[in-house]
Amino acid sequence: MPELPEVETVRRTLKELIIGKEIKDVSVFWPKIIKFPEELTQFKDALIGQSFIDIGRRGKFLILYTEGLALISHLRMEGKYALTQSDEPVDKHTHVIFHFTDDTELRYKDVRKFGTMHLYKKEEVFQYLPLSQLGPEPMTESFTPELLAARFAKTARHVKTVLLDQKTVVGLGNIYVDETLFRANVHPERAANTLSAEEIARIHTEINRTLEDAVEKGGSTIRSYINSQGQIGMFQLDLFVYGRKGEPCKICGTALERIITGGRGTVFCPTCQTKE
DNA sequence: AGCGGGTCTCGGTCGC
DNA sequence: TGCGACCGAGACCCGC
Repeated sequence: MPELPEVETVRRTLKELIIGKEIKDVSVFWPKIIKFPEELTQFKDALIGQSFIDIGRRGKFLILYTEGLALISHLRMEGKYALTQSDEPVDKHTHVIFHFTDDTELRYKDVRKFGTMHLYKKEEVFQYLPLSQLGPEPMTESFTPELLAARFAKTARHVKTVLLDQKTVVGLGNIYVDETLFRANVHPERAANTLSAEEIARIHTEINRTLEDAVEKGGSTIRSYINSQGQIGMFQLDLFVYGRKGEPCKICGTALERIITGGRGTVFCPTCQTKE
């Protein structure tokens, strides 16, 4: 389940593999993955002859740049990229292939078929969905405690739900939001507009720290995540709560509890994260 | 055999 | 009553 740390790791590992490669042809076996342009031939024709020159990231979105174009790719839960020789057999979960002129190819695999791609002109990439409505990027100066406080003040929704909303801050998914709230000692079902300035400051700090730690460890491999060079992440070993229902809290020993918050499975420590 | 995962779309509701 | 803002539910998939 790639969240910011996993996507950042894919960005770094994929960049090593494809920068400078020229696209000879594009195959699409599951057209629904391509959300824009609507015509598949436009998607292919625009890319053929282009070379990848850089890979960026905005929240959980990868942005593969050519000279004039920006290909936005969201991996959702199971999306993966791999560079292979063109004569290797194609498995049934490969849905898009970028064929390069050197007889290698970039394959997009996705068991769930949930991933998405949008192709825009480079200068327009942030003007349209899915990148136009996103909140600040964590671990940068644009993400301040004041911004977080202003967002929290406007709603009584559960703090976990607000943090999962990519308009609040980008990059958190179900794993890192639970980890952040545990580290900040805040119960996931606290109403956002009841949080103290101190609690908000802790949440702000722990969002950055948790994501930084996870990027440094190459992300978390929970089910199937691997980076673009086939390596697993290591941060799953450092998780405090995610996937640990019933196990003892690493801080106080209390059995961790699992609840459903905003329709999402949520694990927390009833001792370290009190509701009031 | 029904759940889980992230984001967009849709339609309903709230507040001015 | 009208309108925008907000919010929750549903849709998309398929391996376990």
